[in-house]
Amino acid sequence: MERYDYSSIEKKWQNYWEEHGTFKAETGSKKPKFYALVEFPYPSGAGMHVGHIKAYSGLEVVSRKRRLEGYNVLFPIGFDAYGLPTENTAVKTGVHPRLVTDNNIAKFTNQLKRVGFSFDWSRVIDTTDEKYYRWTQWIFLKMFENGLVFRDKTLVNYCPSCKVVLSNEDSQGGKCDICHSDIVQKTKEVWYLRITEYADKLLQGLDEVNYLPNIRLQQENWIGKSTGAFVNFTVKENGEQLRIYTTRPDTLYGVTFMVIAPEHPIIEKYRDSIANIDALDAYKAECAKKSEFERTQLVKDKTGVKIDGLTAINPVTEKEVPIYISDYVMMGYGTGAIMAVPAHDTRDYEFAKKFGIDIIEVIKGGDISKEAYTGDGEMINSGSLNGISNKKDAIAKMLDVLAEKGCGEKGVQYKMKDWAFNRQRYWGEPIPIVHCPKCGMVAVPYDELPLKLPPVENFQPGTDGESPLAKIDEFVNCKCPKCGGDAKRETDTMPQWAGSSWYFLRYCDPDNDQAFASQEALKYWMPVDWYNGGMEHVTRHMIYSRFWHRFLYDMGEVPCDEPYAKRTAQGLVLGPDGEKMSKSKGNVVDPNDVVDQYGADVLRVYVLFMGDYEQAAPWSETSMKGCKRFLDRVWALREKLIDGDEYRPETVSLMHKTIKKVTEDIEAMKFNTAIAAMMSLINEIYSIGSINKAEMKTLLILLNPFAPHITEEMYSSIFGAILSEQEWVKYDEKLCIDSTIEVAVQVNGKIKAKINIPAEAEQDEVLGLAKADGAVAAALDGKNIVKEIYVKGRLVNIVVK
RNA sequence: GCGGGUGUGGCGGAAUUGGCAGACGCGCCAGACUUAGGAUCUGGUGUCCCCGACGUGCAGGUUCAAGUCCUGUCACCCGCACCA
Repeated sequence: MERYDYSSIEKKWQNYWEEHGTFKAETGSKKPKFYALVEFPYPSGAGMHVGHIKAYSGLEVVSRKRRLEGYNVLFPIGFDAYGLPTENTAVKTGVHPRLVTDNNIAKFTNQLKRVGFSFDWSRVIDTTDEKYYRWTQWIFLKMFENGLVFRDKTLVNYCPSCKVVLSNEDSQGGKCDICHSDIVQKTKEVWYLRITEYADKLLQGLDEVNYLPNIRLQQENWIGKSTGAFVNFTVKENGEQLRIYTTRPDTLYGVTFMVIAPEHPIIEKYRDSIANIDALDAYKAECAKKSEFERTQLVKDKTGVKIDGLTAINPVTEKEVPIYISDYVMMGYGTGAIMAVPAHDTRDYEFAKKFGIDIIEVIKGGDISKEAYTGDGEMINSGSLNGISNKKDAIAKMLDVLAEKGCGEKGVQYKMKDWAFNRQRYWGEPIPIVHCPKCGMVAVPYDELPLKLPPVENFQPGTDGESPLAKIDEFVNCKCPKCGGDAKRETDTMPQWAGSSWYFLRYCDPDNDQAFASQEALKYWMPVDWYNGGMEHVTRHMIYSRFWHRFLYDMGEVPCDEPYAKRTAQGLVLGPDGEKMSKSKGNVVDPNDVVDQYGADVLRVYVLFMGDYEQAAPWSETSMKGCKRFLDRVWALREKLIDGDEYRPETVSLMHKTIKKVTEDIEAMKFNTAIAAMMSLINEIYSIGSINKAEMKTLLILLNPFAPHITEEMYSSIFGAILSEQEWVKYDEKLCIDSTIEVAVQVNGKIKAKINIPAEAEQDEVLGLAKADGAVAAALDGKNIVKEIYVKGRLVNIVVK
């Protein structure tokens, strides 16, 4: 019998599917719809690695199964092509980013097609296509119109190597997300999107969707809602109200000092009345010099300076407390000022110890001579709060006190900050705003979109944080759309996250030039039924895109508030050395090499069989050979094929059990055990020595989503029909049960024997059979039976003394 | 520091949620077929002092029964990080 010639057979079926539009989604079809979404790739020069293949294979299998189950499936793919790596390559090689991108997309497309993914290739999108980014700009202008876009001169995260301002999300840990250089803080006027306005909606929306628990938790933590109180402290010398935020208003009686951020404006306002202003300036300068690393990693030692000339008055005790500046208080969270309660806050405690400040205990339960006590307990030294025994009641009481005195109220804070929405680089969507000396910031009219990225010769960034676009006079100089006078265009471009914030909407109607997508298409397809991607996108792309989508919902532009009904995440594919795959480590596996050597079906089966889908697992070529053996054994079954329209008695329960297992495991993303079940089935069929047509048909359909090429080939040659047009197989729960089953017999919890019993046997009968077994009888000999347990279909345990 | 996760053979990993630990695959061992095998097939493979006992990071506990539940503890991984 001929060997399985995967390279020609795979090509044959890929051509067939493409010619016949087998995977085309049909908007408006009467069939139930299923929208499966995978994160579209950033087409880098390195090409895809096998991690991409694993990421797409999960929903690929689900999508193919859904089609066989009669669904109209939308399983699209595209390219998120704006971004710095491409531009950096262009700068280095002198090749224009447009060409770099086109080459990379071609490379990725080739790789994806060779694996045989059932994407609807008629809906491919490219975020750098002007037909696409026209609508990215359109949504931006809608936000601008609705007050969600603003400019602000603030301290920003700046990457000196990439020469761009980064969002908080892109500069986690003080490192640039793109080049991993140290971030510096810089004052700059930049664009922001008011995502904080949606903080509560983004949080509440999590109740409506089905995300994996850890994904939900990460988003909740990222939004970081905290409830507490704002309290105003009066500055004795000038009557200024110094406003603080605290989550522990119950400890107000324990306040012995205050701390404000070094950049707090009150210092500038009263610089003339501060005696030690030189010392404060010196401290401030020192803090500005510190890198993010020093500020966050070397937190052991508290530093600070007491302000000589400003004293605060505690609004509830009327006592005077000193004010310090210290860099452990940040301007970016709360009000940039805190009330310090050393007895019950670890940081305040350290600070107080170092500076010799009083520590007043207001909650019983700890030993404040040793450390701060942050637990719950009875209130003491706290006026009208004394005797209250828990935090919740104490906070409620204190809020009443504050309200009565009119010096504070309940408040809410979020860790999430507004989204720094700009790049000073070439390869991004131009921000469609004109700066007019008379009218200020004016939106480019909608009918002038897209505002095209002009062709340039030199896309090197400027040295002063200016975009390369600033050097192009024809682009910059323009007329104000409002007054017609001379004006200048904004030269910043959007960050790389812009295009991906709404791409799932475009897939619904990718060629529309009247709207980002028609209402009809959006109503039909949205929301995404199942979205799978990497954990690394849970706090950035996911939050950003939920924000854009919720905004569009509020504008009446999309039919549902949450874009993704369900979200899962796959684990990484590690290199053979167990390390994360990276070019520098030289442990990257190219899917094309695997397809060349083993075929696409082997690659597909292996990435899903290598381990728990959600867990990271190292690549192993020898392990993959097991998957090749499996498919070779499936191919070789053609030699063992016999006639038969029904499962044979010796296979019937195995067939039904396998269908059940594979059907359920695919839905639970337990692809490894689904494949294992099919391997077991094959092993059993080999030991029987033959397979009939009914069994073959079922096997091929079950295996098809995983290994579509080999199964299509076998199906068409055996049954003369196209597998992709068949129906998913069904199982009967009643037939999953064998007529006789094996149960273990334990005596005092130790296995003594295994006996075969009729599946329907009742306890008495089973116990009788168990005791009749020689080994069991021997173990029972001369003992008193204390208890007898039969777990139906599993085991018998006889307890003796 | 806080939050989350993981810990099972030589390796990747299973275990119907309290019921036969190690499914399936890799690797390894033996045999068959071969001029040959890094191909294929068959059988074996947790450990040990192998008629028995011990085994799911470690120490206790609950239970007829614990990888699974409870208490304590260690190690590693991921995320956030002076968030007031």
